[in-house]
Amino acid sequence: MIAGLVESAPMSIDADCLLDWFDESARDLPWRDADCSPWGVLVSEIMLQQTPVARVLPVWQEWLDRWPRPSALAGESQGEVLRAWGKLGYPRRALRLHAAACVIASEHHDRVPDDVEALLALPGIGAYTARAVAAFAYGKRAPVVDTNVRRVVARAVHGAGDAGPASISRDLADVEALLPADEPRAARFSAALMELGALICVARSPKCTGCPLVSGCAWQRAGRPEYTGPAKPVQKYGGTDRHVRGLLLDVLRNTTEPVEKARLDVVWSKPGQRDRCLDSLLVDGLVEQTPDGRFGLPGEH
DNA sequence: TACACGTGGTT
DNA sequence: TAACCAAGTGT
Repeated sequence: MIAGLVESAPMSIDADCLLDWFDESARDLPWRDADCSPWGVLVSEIMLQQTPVARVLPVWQEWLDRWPRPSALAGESQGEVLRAWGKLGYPRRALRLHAAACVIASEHHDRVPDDVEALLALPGIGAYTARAVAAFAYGKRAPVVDTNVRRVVARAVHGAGDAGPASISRDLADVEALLPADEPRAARFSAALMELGALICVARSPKCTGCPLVSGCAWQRAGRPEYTGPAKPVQKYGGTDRHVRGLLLDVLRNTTEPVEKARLDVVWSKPGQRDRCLDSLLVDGLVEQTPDGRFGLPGEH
């Protein structure tokens, strides 16, 4: 009997416990409704990238009312899409979603693809989102690995305090091994794993007393050790280019007509940084310059 | 692999 | 209050 081996052996996840918990504790989110379209699921997944549910909710509703199908969004101007994106953050997501809608409308008969390969080929859709759409919109069996899932698996299966740096291939294989064989059950299992990470197995102060997996949790078994991996990089914001780009874009979202550069210059006092940011926004296609030299959101003039 | 990319609520 | 955190993607 070698204690070290016993402790380090990865544990599994009790799917029955997890799914029972999900049945009674899952949040009632509109993109989980049985009658929500795959397009609705896709829009939610893009909006939810690095963005809290509470902030997504009203914008998602507005988008689905306004653009119920990919072709509807595809027919809209980029500027109007960026305006409707509002302050969700990372506005390049809005541009990519618009581009994805154009591809879906023109090459997929206005229907969101149901296989991971085709989804991955769409702009703004990566390893996580492709599998999330396949699983949640079409009930497919695919490893859906987001930050919540990585944290839950790190703790419950590997007994670590938290997940280390992401590694797509390793993480996918890791979660694939935990998935139930049955397809619809696997899809529901994926949603449940994410929900557990979002509600119970949270980053700070996990609520272990209410966790359906405590009795089989490797992290509990190991005595809840602290996270020992490499420190996560701290996200600065104040004074960064990201901050300045946000300020510039905010001016343009709130005007209908293109503005003189002077209107943009007032948002930031450092000319060098200000110009560099405006330039990068032009390169990213988030801002467009009119023939007469003014600046506005793209695709409207 | 590491870093840039918005925004705002929570601790 | 500063730091942390939130359903990632593209380069």
